[in-house]
Amino acid sequence: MEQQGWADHALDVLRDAGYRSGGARSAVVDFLARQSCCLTAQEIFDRLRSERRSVGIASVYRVLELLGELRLVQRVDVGGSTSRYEPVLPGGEHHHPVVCDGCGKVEAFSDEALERSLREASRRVGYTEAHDVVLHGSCGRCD
Amino acid sequence: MEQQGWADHALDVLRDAGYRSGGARSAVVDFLARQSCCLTAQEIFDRLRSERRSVGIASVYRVLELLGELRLVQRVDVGGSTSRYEPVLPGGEHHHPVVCDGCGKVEAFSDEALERSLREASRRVGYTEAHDVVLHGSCGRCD
DNA sequence: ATACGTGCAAAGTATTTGCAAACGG
DNA sequence: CCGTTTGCAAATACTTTGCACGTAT
Repeated sequence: MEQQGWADHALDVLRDAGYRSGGARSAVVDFLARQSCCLTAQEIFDRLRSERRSVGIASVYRVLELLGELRLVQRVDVGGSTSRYEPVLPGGEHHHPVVCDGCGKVEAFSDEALERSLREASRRVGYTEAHDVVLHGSCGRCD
Repeated sequence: MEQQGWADHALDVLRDAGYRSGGARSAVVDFLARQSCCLTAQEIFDRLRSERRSVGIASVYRVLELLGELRLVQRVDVGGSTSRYEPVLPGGEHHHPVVCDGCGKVEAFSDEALERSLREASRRVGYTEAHDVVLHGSCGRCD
C-alpha cells in the first residue's frame, strides 16, 4: 500500500533530520497518510479531534510547515483565503487540483502531456524547478 | 498603446454596469493600467499614496473586488498569504507568473504550447473553464 | 438632491508566536 | 534528565465591514 509508505517515509525523514516524533507530529503524519486529496489545516484539526487525538491547531500548522520544508507535503492554494496541504508521494507522481467554483469541491487530475509542456516551459524560462497548477470551473452538479 | 486601452475599457465596463467613478476607482484603474505585472493590494495602496492620490486601503480592496467580479482584473496567488492582482487584457492574451522562492521576485511568462496543453487537459476533465499556473524556482541572483 | 462612493476605524479570519508544562530518547 | 515538542492564549497579517461624510450625476 503506497500510502502507508508515505507515513514511514515521512517519519524516516523527520528522524534523519533530527526531529522527534511527539503526539502532534505522529498524529498529523498518520492522518495525512490516509488522505488522498488536499486538506485545510482546520479540516485536519477537526478530524484529528473527532478521532480523539487532541492536538492544538497551532501544532497542526507547525507540523505542516515543517513537513513543507522537508518537501514531505505540498501547500496548495485553490483560491480563497485558506491554504490546503497534501502529502508528496515518494514516486514523484504528479497531480493537480480541479476546483468547482460553484460548490468548492476539489478533485485531482493528472495529464502527462501537460506535465511535458510544463517541464518544457520551465526550461524555457530558465530558472524554474516546480509549478503549481489549478484548474477551475463548474462541476456537473453546479452547471 | 494597449495598456491605455485597458483603462478605457475598464471605465466603460464600470459605467455600463451602472457604477460611478469616484476618486478611488479612477485612481486604482488608472494605476493598474500602467502596470505590467501582478501587484498586492498593499503595493497599490503605497504607490498611490506616493503619487499623492489619497485612497483608503479598504477602497483599494473594494475596487479590486469589484473589478474582479467584472472580470477586469484577475486575482493571482503566488504563495504566501497575500493575494496579487493584475489587469485582464481585452485581447484574451494569457500569461502566468514565475516566482523566485529566494527573493520573492515575480516575473511573467507565456507559452503557447503550454496553453494548448492546458486547454486539452481542461477538456479532458470535463467541467473546466479556467486555470491558474504558477512556476517556482530560483532566479539567477538567488541560485 | 440623492443615492452611490469613500476614508477611517473596528471587526473578522487564517496563521504564527511566546511560554510553561509534558514528553521522548 | 534535558532539550524538543506541545497546547493554550495572545499576537500578527491580511482583508472585510460599519458608518458618517463627501461627491458624481
